[in-house]
Amino acid sequence: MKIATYNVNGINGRLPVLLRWLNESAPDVVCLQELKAPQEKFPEQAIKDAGYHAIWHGQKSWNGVAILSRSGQPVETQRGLPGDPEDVHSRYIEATVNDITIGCLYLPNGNPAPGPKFDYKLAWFERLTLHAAGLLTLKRPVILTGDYNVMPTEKDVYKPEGWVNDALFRPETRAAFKKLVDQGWTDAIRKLYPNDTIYTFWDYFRNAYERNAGLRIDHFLLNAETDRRLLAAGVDHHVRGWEKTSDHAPVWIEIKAA
DNA sequence: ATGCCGTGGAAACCACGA
Repeated sequence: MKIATYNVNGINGRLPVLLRWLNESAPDVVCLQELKAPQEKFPEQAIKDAGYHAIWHGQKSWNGVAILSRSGQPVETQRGLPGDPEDVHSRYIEATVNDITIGCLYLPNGNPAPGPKFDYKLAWFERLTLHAAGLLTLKRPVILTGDYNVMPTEKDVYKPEGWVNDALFRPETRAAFKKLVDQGWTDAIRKLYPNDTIYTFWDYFRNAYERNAGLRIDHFLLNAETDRRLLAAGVDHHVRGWEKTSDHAPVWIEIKAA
């Protein structure tokens, strides 16, 4: 079973690229972030025609997350991250698909830091960590994936010294990610490729992709049951080189059947 | 080192992203 995450940066503007990649890669389940579309503007028919059921949480202009599945309808278990009724951002959706619980998240960017946006990021991280602790009590495979907006270590940044004051790499941010992982999650890419340079995002300018000036910020966190079944993981790096592409590349894992 | 690019929505620029 292949499960992928992809920050599309606008699902309607990105639809041809998304459909091309779905056709080429044929993932069973896909978590999407940054739909940048209100609920009623999600391209439901095109996704259905591509062979996928979908649930999504849209928002006008910003954010927005979705879970696609071609192996059974996703059964929604959570919409929006618990813990703050004032938070109206569409950044979290969760579903069970074929007895696997999958949380799809778009963690706040947090820049400029310090400031209210950075405070929001860290608060959101705390709420995610609290919710994740609950997920770890489930006796089934659980996956938390999406755009974490965190480079966990210096290996995950093309030029670490240039990013130390950035909200994606500040010590508080890395500490928050570590605290989450230390609950008992496995970073799938780092488990399989502990020392490789692997990026999932390249800026649109300064020829970042051509220079491989990238960041690893899209992650798969697995509970023990999923970790036990992990077969492979990777980044569809070449998709970042397509015309009219997102600034993120799709990331995926393969797990064996129960 | 830097939104230099890209997207969406409103308005012919602005907010936001990482």
